[in-house]
Amino acid sequence: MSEIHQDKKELLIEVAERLFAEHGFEGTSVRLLASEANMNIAMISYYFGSKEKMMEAILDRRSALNRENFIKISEMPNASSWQKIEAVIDLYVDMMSGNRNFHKIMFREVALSQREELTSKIAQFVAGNMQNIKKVIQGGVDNGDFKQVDVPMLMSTLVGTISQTLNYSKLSEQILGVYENHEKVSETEILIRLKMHLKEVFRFILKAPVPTLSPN
Amino acid sequence: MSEIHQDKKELLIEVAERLFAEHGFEGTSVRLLASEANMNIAMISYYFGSKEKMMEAILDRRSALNRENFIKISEMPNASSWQKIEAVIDLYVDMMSGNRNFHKIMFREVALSQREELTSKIAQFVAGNMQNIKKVIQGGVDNGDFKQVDVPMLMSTLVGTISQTLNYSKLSEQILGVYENHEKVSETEILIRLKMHLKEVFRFILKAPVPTLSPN
DNA sequence: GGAAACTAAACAAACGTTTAATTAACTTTG
DNA sequence: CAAAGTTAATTAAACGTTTGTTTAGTTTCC
Repeated sequence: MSEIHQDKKELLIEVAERLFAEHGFEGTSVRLLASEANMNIAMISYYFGSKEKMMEAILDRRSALNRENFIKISEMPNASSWQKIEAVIDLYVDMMSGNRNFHKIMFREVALSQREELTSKIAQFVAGNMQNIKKVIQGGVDNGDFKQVDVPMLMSTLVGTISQTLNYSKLSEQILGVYENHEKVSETEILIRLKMHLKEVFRFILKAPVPTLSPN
Repeated sequence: MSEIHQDKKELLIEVAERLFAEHGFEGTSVRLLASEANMNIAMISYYFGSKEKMMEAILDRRSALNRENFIKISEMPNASSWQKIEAVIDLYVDMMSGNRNFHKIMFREVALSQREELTSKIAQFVAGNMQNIKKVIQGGVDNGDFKQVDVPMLMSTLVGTISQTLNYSKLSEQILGVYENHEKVSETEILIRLKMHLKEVFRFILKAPVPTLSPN
């Protein structure tokens, strides 16, 4: 494969990621895709074999990038358990908001679970990330910094809260507008609030003593 | 409109809700839809005008049912603030797991934001629910039971955690299997853990004092 | 007998993929 | 070192399906 080949293939993947996120997999025609990338429709089959194989290429690309990011955190030997958790939260928020298109696609793909090959790849991807986060939490539990917790549920809260906030950010002006008496809420402000909120949740769950429940 | 008319219309909506959740809006053809409901394809246009208007009918139906459920909670005058919060958490988990198909559809529709009419309706729906929950939380804040909190973020955690848990439940055997050393985790057990986890998060956020952060 | 419910068939448009032909790029050879 | 040969890249056009919707007609019901 030549350089040009790789460049065009890469361009197709990038355009496809954007379009699949915007219109969904079934909602994106190969004709629109090719036209947005200034290419012939036949190139998609030529490079990837099919539209579906192309989707898998998108996932493979992001999985590789994701792996690199996690290695950085695992290489923080001098950081405290809590500092690592904060790094994980920041990383997740930044990754999911930075690659919003990809995460939109992935979430929809999981919810559909139609394309077997793809769903299985995503499951592996998610499981890998959970293992990485578990290591960080378990490290804190082992040296007594953290309480014993339901890690998968905490993971759901991490990913779910971010994904919810991002996916509803387009509606947020409408929703938060109605909700918070029409204050305008900027994108960056939302991300800051999101990180603060998540760190608070994690701090309570991992470190705080159980609050007493007076009957009020 | 006769009784029969209503029955068939209702049946179409039910079948559509299932199929749209399984295969997505674009992924569900009117032919499959009609065949699953044992009807002629023309009936969809006849009853609803178009495939898209049919989607709106699904939302309208669920919105009405949802409203009824919330009224029940607002009619708990003798319950404490915390009991109301627990009722809200139980209601949300039960509603979203019970009407999983509908919530799948809604989530995907928001993420796409393609069909203007529909997206706007969903925004109103979500904003309405947020207002209801805010009332419950605000009530607790006003009488000193709860701390002042970032309600929209807490909402994101509530809905996001549930949605994440439910959407990944199909993958959960694979993911949790890898994760928790191949223990089998049943659906009902997951829902119980989910409710417990959410109540813990809410209890900490709404009631607990801020934990001190020793540098470990 | 007139209105509503329902049907089979046809509609044009759009879909993903393949084909067969052409252009570009690189290798081998005289 | 250029010409011939070979492979890869790219194209326009056509492939057969499938799509959502409409039409024009038939059945059912009051």
